[in-house]
Order: sequence, then C-alpha cells, then structure tokens
Amino acid sequence: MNKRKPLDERRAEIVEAGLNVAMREGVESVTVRRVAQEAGISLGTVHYCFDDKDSMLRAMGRAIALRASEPVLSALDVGPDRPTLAEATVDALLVGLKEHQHMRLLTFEFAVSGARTPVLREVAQAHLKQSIAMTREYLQRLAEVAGVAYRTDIGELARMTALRIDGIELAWMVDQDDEAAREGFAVLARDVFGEMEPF
Amino acid sequence: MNKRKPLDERRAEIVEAGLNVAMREGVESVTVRRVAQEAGISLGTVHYCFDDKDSMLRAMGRAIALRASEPVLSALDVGPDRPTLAEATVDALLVGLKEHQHMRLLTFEFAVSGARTPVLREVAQAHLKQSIAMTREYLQRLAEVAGVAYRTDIGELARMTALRIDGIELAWMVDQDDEAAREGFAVLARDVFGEMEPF
DNA sequence: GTCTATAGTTGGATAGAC
DNA sequence: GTCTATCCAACTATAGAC
Repeated sequence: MNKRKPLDERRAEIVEAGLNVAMREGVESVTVRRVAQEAGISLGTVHYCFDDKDSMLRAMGRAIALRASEPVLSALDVGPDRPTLAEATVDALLVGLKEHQHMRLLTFEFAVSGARTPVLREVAQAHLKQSIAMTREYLQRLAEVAGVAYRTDIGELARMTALRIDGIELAWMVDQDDEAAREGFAVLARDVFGEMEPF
Repeated sequence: MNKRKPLDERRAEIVEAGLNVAMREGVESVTVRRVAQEAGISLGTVHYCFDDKDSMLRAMGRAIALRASEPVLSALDVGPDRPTLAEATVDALLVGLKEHQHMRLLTFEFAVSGARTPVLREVAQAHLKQSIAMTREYLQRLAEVAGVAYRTDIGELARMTALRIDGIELAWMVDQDDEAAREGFAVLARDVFGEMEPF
C-alpha cells in the first residue's frame, strides 16, 4: 500500500506521528496502533522499525529534547534598556507557554514517567539537562545584551531559574491562570535581574 | 469469602489499596483488578463500590489532598534563632521529600493527568490549592516563631514558594541529586527569609 | 455486600504473503 | 520494507448466584 522508504526516514516519520498523538492526547494514548494510524502506515511496519513500544517511546523522548526548550530564546529580540528587557522576557515566557503548551505538558509527562520507568529515566534526565543548558544560554545572552554580569554562579542561577519556570508552568497546566503565571514569571525576572551587577 | 462491611468502609479500604498501588507502581498501573487484589477482595466488589474506574481514581485523588503536603509543617520544631530555623527548614524539606517521595510523585502524576483529563482536573486543582494553603500556613507560623512579618503579600509569597518547591522536587524525581535539591531549597529559604522584616 | 463467570474491548507482538 | 491476519494477554464492566 505504502511507498517503500529507508529505515531511518520511516523511523523519523513514526516518531513525528507519535509526538503528534502524544501532544494531542497524552503519552498514555500513545499506542503502536494509534501511531501507525497517525503515520498512515500499518501496525506491522512500526514493529519492523522499532523493537518494541518502549524503544519507540525512547526515540520520541530523544526527539523533543532540543525543540522543547528552544522557543524562549526569542525573547531577546528587543532593545537593550533593562526594564523593557525584563518585560519582554516575561511576555515571551507566557506567550511561549501558551503557544507550546502541548509540548511543555509532554515534557512533564516524560519527566513523571521517567521518574518511575527505568527505560525513560535517561530521556527525562536529558530533558532536564537540556532545559537548564538552554536557560543558561539565555541568561548568558541576556547579560551580554544588558552589558552586565551575575553575582551568582551562572550555572546555579540557570538551574534555579529553569526549575522555577517548571514549577510555574506546571501550575499553569493545572489552573490555566494566566495572570498568576505572569506574576510568577515577573517575580522570577525581578530576582534574576537582581542578581546582575555592572561590569 | 470476605466479611461484609458497610459501603463507606469498603470504599475507604479500596482507596487505600489504590493509593498503595499508585505509589508503588504509578497511576497507570492502577487497574480495578490490581486494586481489588491489593485490597484482598474481588473485582466485582470494587465495581459495586464505585460506578467505574474514573470515580475510583477521583476518590483516590481527593484522599491524598491533605496528607500530601502536610509533612513540611514539622520543620518548625526548633529554636527561634533565625539561621538555625532556615537550616531546619531546608533539612525538613529534603527529608520530607525523600521520605514521602512516592506520595509526592503521585501528586505530580495527578497534576499531569489533571492537565489532560477533564475528570481529574478539579482533583489536581484541589491539590494545588491545598499545597499553596499549606505553604502559607507554614510561612505564617514561621513568621510568628521568628517574630517578624513579610514585606510581600503572604499569599503571593506562598504561591511562589510552593511552586518553587514543586520545581525542585520534580527535578529531584528525575535526577535524584540530593545536593542539588538541598542547594535549591537553601536558595529558596534565603529568598523567603530575605522577604522578612522586623515588626 | 460479595463472589464467580463471562462478555466485549483494546493493545503488543509475531507470522507469512507480497 | 510493507501489508494482512492472527494470537494472546490484560483490562473494564456486567450478570447472576449466594
């Protein structure tokens, strides 16, 4: 029925289809059958491409490591005066959250699953490292744009910031309270800018 | 086979058994059969006590609202000098996390499920409210013991603190890094104590 | 109120044709 | 490399005896 493709290409398609299903309906709705349907291929083909369901899930987890935390970086495209920059950051965090909420929720699902399931543990750990690294990158550029340095070690600051964002976002997933989330981000931004000092 | 009991009592037993299963093996391992086995009763009896699996899950969710966030309050049983109090708080948070990790992870699972599933949404929201209320209670008593007040609105401070704890705990679930968690709690405590001012 | 038995559904995995 | 057909396990839910 379907065109023959090299294994890698087919695998990528399956992962993509799996992520679509996972984002729309949650990880627990990801079944081999459902993913096959989403990808427009047969059940057997999925099992040909992946040893089993778990290896498919791991591949999905690896695939989102990068794109999950990327959108935040766009917040830096503003003028270099500091109050505006703080506001822009808060806005970008809130907009990014609402825009990529399915992706974000999915990473939380992987985190929780990873805390429980050994096979997904390293995936969840990679997400965490990636998220902290991305935050660090952002803080770094932020300092450059603002022309300042941080009083604290930037690694520690990045971890703390990333985890605070996680907490705020998870709460928003539950209560959908935009204003509370904005306030949380604003306090966080205030704290981060408070750690800055001139060169 | 089993002793006859009033409906409410049996329901409570089932909820307890369900929570045991959920804490040990995760929410997705909670099946009616598995819970029946854990409770030492038959499958039919569970279905007699609850309309369906979802109503059983909701009952489980309601049951942990209180006990999930309670253990933190014990941190206040120390002398009233402030540095020791901060250290005691940090210790209590870390010990509480490790000791009740299954319960905490379970609340995260409910939060994530609640963000996705309408039937669990109000349960997750109740958990969040409860967690913030408990944190507020703690901050309140902390201020009394230390003989100070907060510069910020205590409601805002409590929400921010609760979400920061969530972020730190969720990360710990993933990487099991005790020192990182302790550091996170310590920075949080420093920030909270920094919001204090004498009467 | 509790049990056993069973209907009906879903999902992971494999076999074998093409 | 892809498909169809099938097996087998596990689950929710109900029926009916006690």
